[in-house]
Amino acid sequence: MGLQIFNTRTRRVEPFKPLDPSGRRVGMYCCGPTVYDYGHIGNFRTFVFADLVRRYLEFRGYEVRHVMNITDVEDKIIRGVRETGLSLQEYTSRYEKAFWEDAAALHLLTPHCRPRAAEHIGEIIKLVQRLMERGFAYKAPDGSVYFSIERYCRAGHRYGQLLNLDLDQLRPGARVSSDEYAKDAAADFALWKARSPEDGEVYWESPWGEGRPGWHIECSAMSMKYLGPSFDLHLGGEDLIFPHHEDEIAQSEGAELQPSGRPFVNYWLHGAHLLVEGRKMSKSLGNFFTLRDLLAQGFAGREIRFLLLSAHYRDPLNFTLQGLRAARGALERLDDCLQSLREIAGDAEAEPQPEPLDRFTAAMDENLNVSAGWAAVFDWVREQNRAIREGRLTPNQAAAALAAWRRLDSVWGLGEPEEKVPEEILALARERQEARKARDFQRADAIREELLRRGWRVEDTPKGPRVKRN
RNA sequence: GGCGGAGUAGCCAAGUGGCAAGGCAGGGCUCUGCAAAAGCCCCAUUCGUCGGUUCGAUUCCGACCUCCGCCUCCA
Repeated sequence: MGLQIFNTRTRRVEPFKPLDPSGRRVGMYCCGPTVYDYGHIGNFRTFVFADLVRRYLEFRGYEVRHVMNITDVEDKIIRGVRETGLSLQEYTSRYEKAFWEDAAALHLLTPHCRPRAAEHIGEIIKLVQRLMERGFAYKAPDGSVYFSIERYCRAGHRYGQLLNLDLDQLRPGARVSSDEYAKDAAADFALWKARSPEDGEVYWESPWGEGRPGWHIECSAMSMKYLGPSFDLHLGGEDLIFPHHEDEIAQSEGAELQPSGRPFVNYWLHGAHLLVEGRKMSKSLGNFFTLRDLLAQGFAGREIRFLLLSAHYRDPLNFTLQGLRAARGALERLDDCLQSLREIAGDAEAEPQPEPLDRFTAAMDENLNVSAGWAAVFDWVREQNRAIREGRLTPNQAAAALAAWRRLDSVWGLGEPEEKVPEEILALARERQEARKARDFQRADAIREELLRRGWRVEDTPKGPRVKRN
């Protein structure tokens, strides 16, 4: 039994099978950030989810090619450019850099390919041209190019693959900009937007005049460029199902580059949103957290990652600071166990224990059931602790346990605690240990108090004292 | 209004037609110079509410309540 995964396209949990005839290589595209601001914790839930998918596929022996786009042309970006007076590149590179810093703090594996929309205008124009040739796109009086859903459907394509759609029911949005009136039908969407005065210097030449790409087209152009016209996995937040991903399918399948019978994307995976303190995260409610806010409050990236991996990806996750503190506690338990195992194992090397891996794999194969996966981990931790306490763990056994953990952590991506203990703290700890040996407990306790004042806690173990951040 | 997701202990969160995993927090004990950590034990007669099907439902069906998402550029 291999990995089973929920596919939004079929609305079912189904076995994962790569398109690659050898069954090894997997193409995976994840909608990346729009770089107009610092990423918030909700954004990162989705990226941690995508990272988990990639890591688990690799754990399962697949060779994954992971592509994540950077959206660096878009309404909010253009507004930012206008307001700051920076160039497009200056403006977006600042936030893109911040994004990759945040991604590293959360231990996200770097995608193999990170294309920027603004650097793929040529590919985008070519794709729009092809859609024009196929008769699925039209130039409107305002100079923009739109995708005609009606013509696409008349040609035998299906619009509405990811959700039940009643196009007549589509309620017009509150904002109706002038170009909306230029479309043939309300549901048609822009492939190319004619340059407007607000765009300032953000525009490119095209066969239809100056302008910029529509929102969805970059993902079609770049995913097909780097993964081919038909690939395995496409992921994103659930809010992207419509219209973004639906339109992406229309553009990509409208280009008709896929081998016959093959869809643009085989498996669509969508992550549920995050709630904060039980409510939708919003700036006006004051429950809006960027990742940087949390790091600045002293939470470690791995603690945040742990919390984001504590709920199933298709369920809403309620993010709270209390939850983050609970994550810290759970991680500490795990870290302590691993530290003890390391002390016992010494230099010993061994093959991984099979047991925790089997249980973990069985859990994760079932649509990435992380909760059952964690249960496997913590039951295993209890077993190891018991063996350690009873002194019945040989260095080889400890090494085998650690090897198993390394396999598990190739998926969890927690790594080791990042904090280095400063030399003066270690010196105090040594001093206290000397006092203890001399049975000068008053002095030992005084030093412990001093360490606590400095924010460090000391624990005496059979292998000597351990110092931990309080 | 349409479509979709969710409601399980103080908090987070699995799961199953037959008497409810795991984590955090809390309580007791053991160990420890004292602590901490760890170990052992305890901590939901109950799974949003009300009906129905069934020998038996948290799990299936129906209604209702609440929350969340999408319905044109929000992960």
